[in-house]
Order: sequence, then C-alpha cells, then structure tokens
Amino acid sequence: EMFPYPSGKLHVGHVRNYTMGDLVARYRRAQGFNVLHPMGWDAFGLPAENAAIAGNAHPATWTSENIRAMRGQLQRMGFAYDWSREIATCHPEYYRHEQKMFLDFLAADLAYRKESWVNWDPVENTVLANEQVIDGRGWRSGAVVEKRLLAQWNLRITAFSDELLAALKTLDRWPERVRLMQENWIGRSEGARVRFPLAGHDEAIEVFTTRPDTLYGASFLALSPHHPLAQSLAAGDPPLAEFIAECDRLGTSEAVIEAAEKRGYRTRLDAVHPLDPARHVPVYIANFVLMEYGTGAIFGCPAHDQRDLDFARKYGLPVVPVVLPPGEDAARFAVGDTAFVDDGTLFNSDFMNGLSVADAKRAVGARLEQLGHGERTIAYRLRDWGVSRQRYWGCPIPVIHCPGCGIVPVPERDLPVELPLDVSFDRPGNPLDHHPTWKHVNCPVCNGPATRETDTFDTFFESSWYFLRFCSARAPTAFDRAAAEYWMPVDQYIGGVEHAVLHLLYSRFFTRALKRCGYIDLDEPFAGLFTQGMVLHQTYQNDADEWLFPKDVAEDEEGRLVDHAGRPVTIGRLEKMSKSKKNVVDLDDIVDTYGADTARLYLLSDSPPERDLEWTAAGIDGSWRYVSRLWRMVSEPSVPLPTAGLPIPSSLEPALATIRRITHKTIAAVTDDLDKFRFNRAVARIRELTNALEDMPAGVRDAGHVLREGLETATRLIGPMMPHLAEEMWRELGHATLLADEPWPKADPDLARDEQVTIAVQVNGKLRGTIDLPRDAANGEVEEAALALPQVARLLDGRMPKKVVVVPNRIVSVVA
RNA sequence: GCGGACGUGGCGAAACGGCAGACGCACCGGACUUAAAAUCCGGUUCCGGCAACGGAGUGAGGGUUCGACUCCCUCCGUCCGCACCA
Repeated sequence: EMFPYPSGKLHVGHVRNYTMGDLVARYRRAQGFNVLHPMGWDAFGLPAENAAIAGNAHPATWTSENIRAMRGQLQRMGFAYDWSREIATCHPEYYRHEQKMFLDFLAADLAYRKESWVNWDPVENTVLANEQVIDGRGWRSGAVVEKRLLAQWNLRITAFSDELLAALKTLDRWPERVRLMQENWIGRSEGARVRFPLAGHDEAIEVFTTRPDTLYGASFLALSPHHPLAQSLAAGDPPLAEFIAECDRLGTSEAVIEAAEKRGYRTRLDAVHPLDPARHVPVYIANFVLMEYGTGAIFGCPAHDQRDLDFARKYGLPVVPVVLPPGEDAARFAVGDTAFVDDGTLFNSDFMNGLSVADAKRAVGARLEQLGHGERTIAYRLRDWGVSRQRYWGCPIPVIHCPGCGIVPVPERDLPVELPLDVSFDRPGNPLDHHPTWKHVNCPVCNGPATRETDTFDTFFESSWYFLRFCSARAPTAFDRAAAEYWMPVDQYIGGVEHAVLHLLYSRFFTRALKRCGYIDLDEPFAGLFTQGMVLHQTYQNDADEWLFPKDVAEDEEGRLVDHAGRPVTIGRLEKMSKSKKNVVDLDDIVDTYGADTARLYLLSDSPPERDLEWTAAGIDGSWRYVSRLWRMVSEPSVPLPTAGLPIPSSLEPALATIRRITHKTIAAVTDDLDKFRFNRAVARIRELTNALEDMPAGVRDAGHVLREGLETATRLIGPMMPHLAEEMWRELGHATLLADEPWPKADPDLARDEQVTIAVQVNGKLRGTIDLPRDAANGEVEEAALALPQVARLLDGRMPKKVVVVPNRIVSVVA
C-alpha cells in the first residue's frame, strides 16, 4: 500500500486501503508466496512546518509523535507488516541516499538548474503552485501574485517521455483509467517545427504545429509573452513591456485563463512564409501562447483552427481556407464563425493541392526538410519536474553556491547534508535562510566562502524510491541491488487514484533514471496497481451553518435531527470524509466499540473496492452482528463437533452432502474472488456458507463432521479479513496451531460438483419453468423433459416447436 | 471543447450472453420477554390476484441473438480526468 503522510491520526480511508493490502498479503502468504508487506512514513511535508509556525511543536517532534500514534493504530488494526523494515523519510539514514541519487542525476544530465516563470507570493516569500493562486491572489496572504523568473532545480523527466508513454502498454495490471490519465498527461503530438525568417533580419521564428498541411493558410505568427524575442523587443517598446506585464499579472491558473480574453500585440516585425517568400505575415505577441509548450510560438491558420479564427476576426486578419470539406465547391467555400478542422482535400496550397490531410502532412514535412525550413517532430505536453521548494521541512538539496566556482555539488564524502534542527519559525520565509551558520560553508573546489542551497526537495522525491528501500531497509547504500532485484517490481500496489499523474508517474520516471545511473536493472516499479475508492460520509450542519461531527448529532423525541444544543440539523451531501466538513468518524472510537475486525470486515463487504463506500452506523452495526454470530456458531455449535482432524465419512445423508458441496464451492468461489479483487463478493460467499451451516439438520448421523468442516473453512477463508477473531475461532475449534500459518484451503472438485442440476426452460425467450435433472443429462433427454412441462405443452398447443436450443446443465430455449 | 467511467428494488449491491435482484442495510409481521434490547422464524422489485399464477421490469429508443443488465448504434443523465497544448 502507498505509505501515509503522518498527519496525526489514521483515518478510515487509510484503514480501507490497508485492510485491502493486508487481506492480499495474508491471502498470498497462505498460498505459499514469500510476501514482503512493509510500512513506512512519508514524513517530510508542509503540515509539520505549519504546525511549527503556529507554535505547536518542532516539525521533527510533531512528526515523530504522529508516527508513534499512527503506528499504534496500525498495530491495533492487526495489519501484518514487517516492522523491521519500517522507514521514515525524514531521517538522514533515508534521505542521504536520495542526495546521492541527485548527484548521480546531475552527473547524468538528468537534473539541471533552470530559470522558469513561477507564481510568487510577495508576502509569504515563497513560490505557490497554480492551485494555490485564486483570482490572481495568494490563497493565504491575499497578496497579488507576481510572475517571477526563478532559478529552480528540475529533473529531466522529459528525457523519458516516449519510454514512459510506450511502456504504459506493458502495465496490463494497471487500471485503464490511470494509464489513460498518464497518456494524456504526457500528451504526445506528432507535428513539425517550421522556421519563419524575419523580414529584414537574420533571425527566424521557429513554431511548432500539428497541422503543417495548413501552412498556406497562415495569416499571422504569435509569440508567447515569455518568448525570448518578445522579451528583447519589450526592451525598446514600452507599450509592449506594459502588455507583457499585464499578461503576467493574470497568472496561469486555468480559471484565469478560461476567463481571459484573447489579446494580441502587433509588433513591428513581419515574417516570411517559408514556402512562398513573396508572402509576409504579421508577428504578434499573444496572451494565449504558452512558452512551456512547443517552441513558445505558433503560426495562425484561421480557417482551420477555432482559436486562430477568433483571433483573426478580432484583428481583421485574412481567413484563407486550404482544406476543402468533402462535397464542397472550391470556388464557393468560405469559412464563417466556425473553423473547419476535419479531414478534406487540400486546395490553395500549391504542391499539396488534391491531397488528403494525412498525405499533405507527409508532403509538406518532406518539402520543409528539403528546404531546410523545418522538420517533422514530436511534441510532448509533459514538462520537466521542478523539485525546488522554499521550505524547511524537506530534504536539503546537496549543492553549494560559490561566488567563484558557481554551482558545486556537495562531494559524496560530505553526505548527508543534514537538515539542522536548531531553527526558528518566528520570521516568514525559509528558516534555512535565517539560520546563523548552516548555509555558510567553504567551497569544496576553491575552499573560499560559499553558501549552501537552502531550497529543499519536493516531498514527491522521497516517495519516488521508498519501495526500493523497503527491499533492504537497513542497507548502508540506498538499497541492496540483489534484494531489490529479487523483490521488485511491486507485484501489487494499492492506493488512491489521486496519485495517477503525481506519485505514480514520478516513481516510474525515477526507476528509469536509477536504471540509467546503474542502480538497478528495472524499468517499471509497479507491476500491478489497484486504486481503491474513497470513504464517504453524510455531512451535517445546524441552523447556524456550522458543520457537525456525526457523533454530535442526535434525534429528539419527535425523531428530528438536532445538535447538542437542540438546534435543528440538516443532512448535507455525501462527501469524502474531511476534517473541514467534520464528516469523520474517529477510528479509536470505532475500534473501542466494535473491535478492529468488525471495522475491517465492514470496509471490505459493503461496496466493490474500487468504488466509493459510504460509512454508515447501520452498516458497521450489521458487520458487528455478523462477527458476533460467527463467534456464537463456533463457541456454541448447533451439533456436537467431533475431535479436530478426524476423517469425514465418505457416504453421507443427501442433506449433509449438499452442505459439503456448498463448503467446497465456497472455497473455489472465494479464492477466485480474492484473485480478482472482488472482496465484497468474497464476503457475501462466506456469509452464504455460514447461512447454510445454520440450517444444519439436527439429529443426523455425522452432521458434526460436516459442520466442523464448514466452520473450519469459513474460519480459514475469513482469516485474512478479520485475523483476530479468526485465530480465536481456530483455537476454539480445537487447533493448537496459528491460523496465520495454515495453508489456504483447497476445494475438492468432486465434492463441489452438483449431482442434480436445475435447468431453466424458456419459450420464445420467456422463462416458463424449470426442470431438475441429473448433471450432464443427454440433450435429447433434456429436451424431452422440457417439452413435457405442462406450461410448455400449453403454449405449444400441440404444434411442433420451430427450434429447440439446449445449453447443457443450464437452459432449454424453445421457439414456438 | 477533448478523453474516460458509470446509470439495476427504499438503500449498498450480485449476475462466463443463459432462472435479474445473491449477500447485506432498512422496513413489515411473528416468537421469546412484564417490557425493551439482543436473538430466532417469516416476508419484502412493481402491478393484478386469497392463492396457484399472470403481466411489466436493469436511464430512454433502436439493433444483433433461440436468449441481452451484459454485445452494437443513437440519445438523456451523473461522476471523474485534462484543457488557450498550437
């Protein structure tokens, strides 16, 4: 399972995740697999630092106290982890290894420092993510966010764009949804780079396009405000500088972009059409062109791109169609308010005239390459991963800034660069910057005065390789290669879908980067992935619009919902459990009241594991009743049980044979369900078995043998789900061994096979009755029995059926 | 806008193309109890019928098939991801 951030307390969502993982681990172990089931702590992160700023505790203390509390909760739930492999990423014994990895990435050109445009909050003195900018203002400070060009460390994930995309096909045990999300995120587009020379200058503007076939329809060029050329033009053009500054003020969040009007600034430059030097097109700076994608410049073909069309209409630029829709007349076709973006036949396009879009792309690509004006290429949406954070509670980035030597990596012998613990949080900004001594060091090259990098790694850095550390958690190196190659890849990974393009993509990249640096021969970290649903709960609000905890809501005498002050309470939406909405249940309360097993069983039984689950008081009560019933069945059996281990007599009363059959069918069905992650079905099958055992006929010879087999089977099958009670049941049934060490039961196919089968009979597709026959009866016999049914005979009314289809042991379909 | 998933009783849900609603929640009736809780027994898709039984039914409409919750097409709805990506 994905390891948790030690936020303070385990919540029910965690428990659902870990219950599934524990079930899989225990089930596979019982099947004889060598199972590694580790647990650890993703221990760096913002909440710890915020707690420190609020004056509560030092991040290190806060984090280790949370770990202690949550470890206790995990143990109370009975999750079978190998605690000897426990890791916390905030320990130098852990993060020193990723500092070494970073140095290796630097050497391999997989890490680099680059200036990039970021959202800067001038009050908090830190970079903000796009999500943290609301209406152009910092979400906490309310200050207008500035765009700043800042030097940040990046990991070159784009070096693996094509590999990461192509290898998705090999991840056949991943949810389709997650693979699609990664595919879209990587965003591969085939197209071409085209160079437009600038009229009267030696320079050229390079654009990226997926539609080089529409090149003859070009009527303008547009550059991103951050394009180097735009920046240099702005130096001698104050209105342009103002235009660019205005674009920057708007920020880059999607909501802002959505609302922003498309605007352009006409530069004094014109570009020469690469295929027709006589034609010149105007060059604009436009607010909708992204510097981060393609080349930061586009050519506009209004007839065949809606956005370009809108821009052209606004600024009065020509609209020249070059792709003729099927069935249109070339002489009369004109573009109105809607650009034509589909396939058609090229026209107005010189050598491409008459070609399809696909053929024209090939033709123009070849021509551009021949002329040296461009080349076919592939663009990706994926951008390199910026890992610098202006935060204290993270792994120090192991580099030194020397005024003489520039950026100098910390020599390996000086690792780890330990995070100092004697810091203060009384000033805004990064405590590492204010620390009196920590950042001042001598340059490892020239020995002159220098300073440490005070940014720390994004915490996704730690979680990108922790699974490797688990394979040999106390190794002096990052991991023991042989151990890692024995265990990896992770056979079954379980976690939330929210990491589809974060942790799960970063880890895939990291594994490949480590391979390139010679750490391990491994491409993919996670062979099997399962994304479980969230745990939801009703929300409650009183008439003062205050959110209420479920346990603070009660019913008054008239059955209305009220809070503790008697104010009326309304039921809100079903939502993911969250502290802010207070729709949470306290795990310790649940375990105190019902026990860990009841909680585990409930989390497995009510919904399919990939779907969201609503937590209800009635639901947990229901599981508790079943847990109690199971114990009663074992501790007060309805029929006296023979001693454990005696053979079951081979000839049994038919009623007993039926129960044995159900027992063995249940083994087969539950095994299949667990293999396919259908945990809710597995629980239902076990309940069916126990229902059948409760109907055990009294006073029949050998009933005790059959009941014992049934109860032992139920105990073994349910063991991985609720291990505590299962061990008690196993002992109560007279065994001295640990159930956890018992092998998984095997179904006996001979005992599971039905002797009699019930066959449905349809007439004209409608069910009209059933017939009971011995298993595998001859088709003719089955047909005869079906036609002999009075209901069938009545419908046939003496006629011969037109057709009879017999599906052995299942159904007879009569066409009258 | 692009991509994807999902629509089944009052509710959570089951159903290799083969008896729709397993299992559970809730509810209704009964037993036990002075009473309640717990427990046990029975019922519970809808319509008609005392019943046997008949009819309808898996978001809507069409199609393929002896047979469709399941496969195909169109539409409606809900949810999720991405999105000025050139």
